[in-house]
Amino acid sequence: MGKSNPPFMTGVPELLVLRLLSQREMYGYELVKSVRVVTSEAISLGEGVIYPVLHGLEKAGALTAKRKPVNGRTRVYYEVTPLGRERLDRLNSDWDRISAGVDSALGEAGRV
Amino acid sequence: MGKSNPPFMTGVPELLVLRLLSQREMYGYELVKSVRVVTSEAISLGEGVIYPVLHGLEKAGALTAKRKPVNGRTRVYYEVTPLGRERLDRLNSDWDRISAGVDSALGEAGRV
DNA sequence: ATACATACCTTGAATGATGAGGTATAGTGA
DNA sequence: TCACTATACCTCATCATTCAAGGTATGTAT
Repeated sequence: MGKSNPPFMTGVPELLVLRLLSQREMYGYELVKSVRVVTSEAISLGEGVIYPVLHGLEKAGALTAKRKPVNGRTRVYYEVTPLGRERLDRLNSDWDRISAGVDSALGEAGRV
Repeated sequence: MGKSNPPFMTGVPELLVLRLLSQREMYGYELVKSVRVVTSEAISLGEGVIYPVLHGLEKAGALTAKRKPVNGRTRVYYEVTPLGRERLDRLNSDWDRISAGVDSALGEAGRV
């Protein structure tokens, strides 16, 4: 029941969601699967993470939602707004800064 | 006052502290400065972050404290225990997994 | 009928980084 | 003497965030 903030995950769901949606519009359930794929199974986000992030970003004006009926079921597709792109840019440089800093501290040399 | 967990920082203080102390024993105030140096100014941790982390790790048995008087002032030096090394190993692989996952998702190619 | 995948959702709990504040001593310069 | 800075320790409240677990409902396949 209710875990806590696991190491290194803060901000990651938001970054991944914005990144994926910046490439093409997707719906929540699709994002859950996609995250696993694009991270090579390294990161797995449950629906309890994805949906709140989606709603938060929509409320913040970073995403717009569009309901589409597909095969009798309803899907909610999300699209990134210009404001969302700015947010993604900011998160991207945050990530670059932090991960470079940590890697530097860990003394890691080159990567492929 | 009192912000929240900024993006990508969760777990980072603990990782950096354990990493630095695994190389040589240090005291809190020294760690504050060192973190800035080893991360190339990319990451800066205040005393309000460092000291609680130190106390938490000591309570968890990952560190041992040793008071040393230096020039009339008292310094508290911390040393990593075997349990602390295990913890560092775990954090290290967590970091590797997450950062590899994110970088993979961001489609980043090679780094120097 | 039964089971599974799809697809949406909310909730409680626990955590942990942060800035601001507090104490005290040593050294520096005017 | 006075003021200021650096050293060195510490605590506290805030607040956003991740997560597991639960819930609803439809489509598809066996």
